[in-house]
Amino acid sequence: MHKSTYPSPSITRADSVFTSLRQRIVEGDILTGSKLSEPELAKYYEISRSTLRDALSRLEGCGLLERKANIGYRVVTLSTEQLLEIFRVRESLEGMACRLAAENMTPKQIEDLKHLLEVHNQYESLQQGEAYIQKEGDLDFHFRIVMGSGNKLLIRLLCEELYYLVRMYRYQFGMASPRAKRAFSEHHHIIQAIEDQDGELAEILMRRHISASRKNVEKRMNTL
Amino acid sequence: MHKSTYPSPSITRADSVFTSLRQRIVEGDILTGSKLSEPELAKYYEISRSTLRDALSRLEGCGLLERKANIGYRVVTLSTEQLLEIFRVRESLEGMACRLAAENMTPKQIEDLKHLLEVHNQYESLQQGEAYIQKEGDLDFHFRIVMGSGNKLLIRLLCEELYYLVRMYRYQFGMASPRAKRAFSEHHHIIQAIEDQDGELAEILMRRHISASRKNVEKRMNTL
DNA sequence: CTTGGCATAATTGTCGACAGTTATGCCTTG
DNA sequence: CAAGGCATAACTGTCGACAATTATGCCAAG
Repeated sequence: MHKSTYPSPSITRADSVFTSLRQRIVEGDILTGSKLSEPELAKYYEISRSTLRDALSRLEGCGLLERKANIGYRVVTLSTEQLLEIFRVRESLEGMACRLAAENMTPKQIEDLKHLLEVHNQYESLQQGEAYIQKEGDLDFHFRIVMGSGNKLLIRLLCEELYYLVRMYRYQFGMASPRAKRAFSEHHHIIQAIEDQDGELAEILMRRHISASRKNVEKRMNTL
Repeated sequence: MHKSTYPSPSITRADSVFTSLRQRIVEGDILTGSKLSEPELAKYYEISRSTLRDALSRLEGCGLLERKANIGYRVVTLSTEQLLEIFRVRESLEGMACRLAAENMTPKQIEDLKHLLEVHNQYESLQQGEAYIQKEGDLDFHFRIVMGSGNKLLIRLLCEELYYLVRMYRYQFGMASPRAKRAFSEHHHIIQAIEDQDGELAEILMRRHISASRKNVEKRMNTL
């Protein structure tokens, strides 16, 4: 191991396992609601239970695991009710993030965001399929706006916690969106408001954008 | 505080230490920004480092501690910028919570809330001093509205994470509020909107209520 | 006197083992 | 055959020790 002159990544075993487990949970490789066996996982990763527990406790902090004393860790169970709860929280938090982004984003950040949307637009017009790109792209769009808010607390809550839950739902619930084209249009309007530094409008548009997704889910839920 | 006599508390050593440390950090007994020595703390509580680290990792999940690999845990540093960030997040989250509370709170919950406000009002009119009661009372008011929203994610984010940070700031920054009387009036208006099941108005009033506090802090900050 | 490096000390990361609690499954009993 | 209890097994909580990394302080060189 050589020393990096810069800050030093200082990666630890628990870090790697944390990242690996997070991905496996998000992508459904580890089943929703299933109980995690510490001895089994520790053996799988060839680490001790102490190190594993370090990783698990961090995953609990992200809201991906639940823990009961003397029982153990479980992957959170995905329910439609909880999905709707997430939409409510996203509506309020991302609305605020969008308002702050309109006030704080640099011209370069805005330009990058517009470019991102064009790339997505090309994918969209070229082939309607591959909703995967659209879905990840959508979250990428939201991700950048949150980063543009400059509010570290917002960034932590959304980018380091909620978005992993959102991705988990998208992976496991499918969520083929019939709103793709409309969502694109909404994204463009949002960027315009940000470019105009109209924080109030930017917040309203973002809230409508997320609220529309929620209502879409509610509708499909009622027809089943 | 009621105890659920049901399943079995199943309290663990790490739980107790977690709760104790949380209180000590919030109340400033453990200084802001200070580094926590694991051997020292483990000795203080007469537990092993493993158990202590379990508690510490949970405190990190609450946003009260920060951790760097191979360096250790620190108590988060309180800055005016971070306080303003918290206000922004509270404004959006509690606004949404208030909207949902207006739609979901039961008549009994609303009656209890009104009674709580009357009790606070009596304290206020009897003796202007003891802002402590006012401050804790204020948070109690907000706490109940969040609980009344019925959104478990909102409850977790606000009641189990952000509110401890808020209490930490209030303990250590003092924050004698010249807004006491006005805040009371605003609380009454909010309850009225909730009672009328006017979610839209309830959200607007709560956002204004928190926004006013933020601006008050910004003003005092600029005059220093 | 200041600065840089090196040896030492202290702290965090990781490990394996034991203790206490919970789950499993057989056996008894009605 | 069903239900309950008891012994066993498995798992989580806790502990102390070792390894790897970081901080400390002395010493030498300029």
